[in-house]
This record gives sequence, structure tokens and C-alpha cells, in this order.
Amino acid sequence: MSSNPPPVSNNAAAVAGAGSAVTAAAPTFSPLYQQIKALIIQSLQSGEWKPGELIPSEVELANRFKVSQGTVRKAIDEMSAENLVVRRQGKGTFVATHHEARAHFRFLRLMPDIGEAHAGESRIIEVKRLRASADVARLLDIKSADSVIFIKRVMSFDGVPTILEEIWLPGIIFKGLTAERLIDYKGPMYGLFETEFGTHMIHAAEKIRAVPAGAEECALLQVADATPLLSVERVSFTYGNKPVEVRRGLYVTDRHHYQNELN
Amino acid sequence: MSSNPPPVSNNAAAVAGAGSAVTAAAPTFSPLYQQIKALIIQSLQSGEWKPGELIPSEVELANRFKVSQGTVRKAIDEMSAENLVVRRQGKGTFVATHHEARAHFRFLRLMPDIGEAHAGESRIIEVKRLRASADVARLLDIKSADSVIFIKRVMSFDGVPTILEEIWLPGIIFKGLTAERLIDYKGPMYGLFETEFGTHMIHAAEKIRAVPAGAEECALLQVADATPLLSVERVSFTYGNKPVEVRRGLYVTDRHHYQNELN
DNA sequence: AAGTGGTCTAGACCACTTT
DNA sequence: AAGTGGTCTAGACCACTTC
Repeated sequence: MSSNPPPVSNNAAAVAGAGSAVTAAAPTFSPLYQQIKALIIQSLQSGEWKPGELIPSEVELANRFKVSQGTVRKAIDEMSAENLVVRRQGKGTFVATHHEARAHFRFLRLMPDIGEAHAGESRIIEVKRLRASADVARLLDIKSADSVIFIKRVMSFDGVPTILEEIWLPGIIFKGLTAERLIDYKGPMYGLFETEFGTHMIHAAEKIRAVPAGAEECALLQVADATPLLSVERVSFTYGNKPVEVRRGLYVTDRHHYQNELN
Repeated sequence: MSSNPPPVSNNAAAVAGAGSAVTAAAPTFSPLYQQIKALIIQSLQSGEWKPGELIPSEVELANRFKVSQGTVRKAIDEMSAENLVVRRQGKGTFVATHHEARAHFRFLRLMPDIGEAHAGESRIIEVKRLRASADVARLLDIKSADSVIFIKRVMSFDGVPTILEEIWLPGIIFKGLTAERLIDYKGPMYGLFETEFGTHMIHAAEKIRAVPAGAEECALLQVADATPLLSVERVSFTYGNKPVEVRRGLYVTDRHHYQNELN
């Protein structure tokens, strides 16, 4: 640590229970590189560096935070592992964005049984504003009856309708989202969310079930009544693990499958 | 690199195309820590350190391989991230094992909708030897008609039959596996594979679909005909990414769901 | 007190990209 | 040539566990 007082506390525990030796207070200690990581994430969250942009080099950040390059490096290493940033040797470190081929299939795990995965065609069925149900409000961490934007769409692959999705978004964040903007936008929906509404999804949790197709699903997905469908309920999160999207997808899985790696 | 010649090549590319300056041969270069990692994995594979056992300390390994502790550290860091080993501060680094609470749910993603996840009861329906079908042989990377061991079982949670599984194992590796040993064994099946057959699973790939229950599924899982079930096809791998298990599970998902995190 | 992994530093050199 | 991330080293100190 040398003699220079660091601008970030290196040991928060030193402040705690200075008198009581036995029952020390819960040590809220966190290593320097974690604090640096938190600071960098704050800058991402505040929009100081936007998705796709270059962030300062490791030496620059080391100077800014008055720590060694190795410490900044370890912070960014973790962020890279969490897909928050992308490192490119010789070029720099970039904020992760959904406007990239590599990101397109991170949140879409449905793969064709044969052939290569490719982007499908999206058909918007309905976009409207409504009041959050108790369930959706709980998942989005908003108040019941708060305004939400509801989207219903069908995705097709090679002309075959395969995914029926319902999406709920907090009205406050996605104010002004209309069917036109969704239809006009070329590229993945998360790219639109990121560019037009400043909301970048960093991770999601899914619950998967097998359910029978109902009347509406049969009509929109062109399957027989009670055909087994994959039900995928997703909650997506942005910086700070804030939930900002609830999605319920119904997948036709006779020519596709949900691919998952267990590590 | 100092002046001491390292026992592991620090730059394999130096050997290649020594004469041709323009079209250099494909540089099979790999960083030192990756080579160290590969060596450690070889030792795991050869059984030098068995699951649950303590591996040599970082300083010891650094001395053995004549590299710095930091290089060993980076190798083990990656292995820890891949769940090949578990680090315990003050104690040492241990080979990962399936005989631990934390490992029990790494390969079982089916969670109860309400309440805590807990181990279910396994009922063995059938164990027999047979010849590998073309499909199974391809997935296990063995020859068609090679001997495989086939297991059929039902898992129940709180007395409710929930999972019907069929498992195919290479006969060569799992020679001597009988219904009795499966029934007598307390604990997870992968723990038995590890302890009794020296085969530790390190990761798996799953393909998930929704399918209708057939006659046999209805009988064994006590569901109505054509009830939608989650079909989970899994191939599991041991050290060196060698496939050693094919598994097909059918999950009842009215009180459970398959949980997945997208990162 | 000794041994282990965990953090932090400072400096060197390499590989890759851009100017 | 200059700047970036990637690798490797050597040494210090901290936190945790065991003796």
C-alpha cells in the first residue's frame, strides 16, 4: 500500500468494532479491485460510457483511481467474464452492446435441430399500455397498477411461426415505445431498448415448463390444439440488478430445441 | 523469463516456420499459464489427485513447474471458474467432487415452484446391458453395437413421481454397474460414478423440448395421456471433454420448473 | 507460529492495432 | 513508433486455518 493514502478505503473493517475485541461488527470489508469494479459499473450505469464505446485504458483508470494497473485489470477481468465489457487486444476495452453478432444469441437459446442459428422475422401483434398486474409488478419491483407497456409478437424462422411472446416493460422507462418504432427498428429488440431507451440488459433468469397450446396459441403458431409448447418465463435485469423486463415466451419445439450448457 | 531455461516451452511458435518468413506456420502458441493448467488437468485425469483430495499448494506447484506463483495462480483461477477445483482460503485447493451439497444441484436444474430444493427419492426401474444404437454411439463417441449399460429410473419429490430418466453409459468404463449397486448407493448418482468408476463429470450439454406423454410415461409418472412434459437430452463429459453419459429425462412441470440463468 | 489462498504493487516484456 | 491489452515475475502484506 506504500505511504500514499489511497482514495478508496482498503479496509473498511478497520473502522468497525475498535473497542470490542470479542464481538466485532460485521466486517463490510471488500477488496480494492471490487471497489474499483463497483465504481466502473457506476459509470456504466450513469451513461458516462455508452454501450459500444471505448472506456479509458487500464493505465488511465489506474491513474484516476490511484491504484496499480494490476488492480484495475482484475476489476475489468471480472466485468469481462460477466459480459459487461469486451476486451480487444491492441484496441482497448469496450462497453458490451446488443448490437453485435456475438450478443444476438446470448438471450435466445432456441436453436434449429439442423442447420445454423439465424435471426428470425418478428411480427408485432399488439402493443398497448396497461396497469401492472400483481405478478408483473412484483417481478418488475414496481407498484401494482403502475403503468406498463405490453407487447405481443410472433417470431418466425424460415417463414415458420415458432415463438409467441408477451412482454411487459415499466412504462416509466420505456415511455414512448410504440408498435411503429418496434416494427421500423432493424435488429434485435434489446438493441432498440439500449439505443432508444438507455437500458442495457446484462442478465436474465428463466423458468421453463412444458404447457399445452390454447386456442390463441394454436391460431398464432399454427399448431394443433394442446400441442406441447415450451413455456419460458424470463425476468431481465440492467445494471445494479434492477429488473426491467418480464417476458413470457411459448416455443414450438418440433424443429427447434432450447440449448443449455451446464458448467 | 530471466536466464533459466523453463521446462515448459514459453513460445511454441519459435519452433515453427524457421525458414519461411512470409507464410509462417499456424502459431500453436499458448501462454505459460495455459500449459500449466493443461498439466494440472492431466494429473486430475490420471487420478494423481482424486476428487475431494487436496492438491499441492501454489508455491509447491510453482516450484515443480519452475514458474512463478502468479502463473500457477492464474492457471488455478481458471480451473476454479470451471468448477474443476475448489479453493478454500487457509486450507488449500481441492479437486471438485459430486459428494458435496453445492454440487448436487449443478446438474439438476428442476426446482419446486414453492419451497426449497431438496434431493428426491430414486426408484430404479431397469438396468441392462445392450448394444449402442447409432445415435447413442455417435453421442458417446464409441462404435455402433459397442456394449452400453442402460438404466431407467423414476425420481420423486415428496412422494410425487416427477422425473423419468433413461441413461446410457459406455460398458467399458462402467463395467460391473448393476441395479443393486445403484439401489444400495446413498447419494447422487454422479457421486457413485466418481467413486466407484473413477469418472468425474465436469460439464454437460442439454437440449430441451416439450413433448406429449406416451403410454409408458403416463403409467410411471402418473399423468394423463398426452400431458406436456419437458424433454431434457443430456450429454455429459469428463476430463478432456470426453463424452461418457447420454441421458434423456422427462420432467413433470406442473409443480416444478427448469431454472436457468442467462449471463 | 507456520502454512494456505487472497490482494496489491511495480516493472518487464510480448502481441496486436493504429498512426 | 506509440498505445492498447496479455503474460510473467518477484515480493510484500492480509485473512483464514491449523498446529
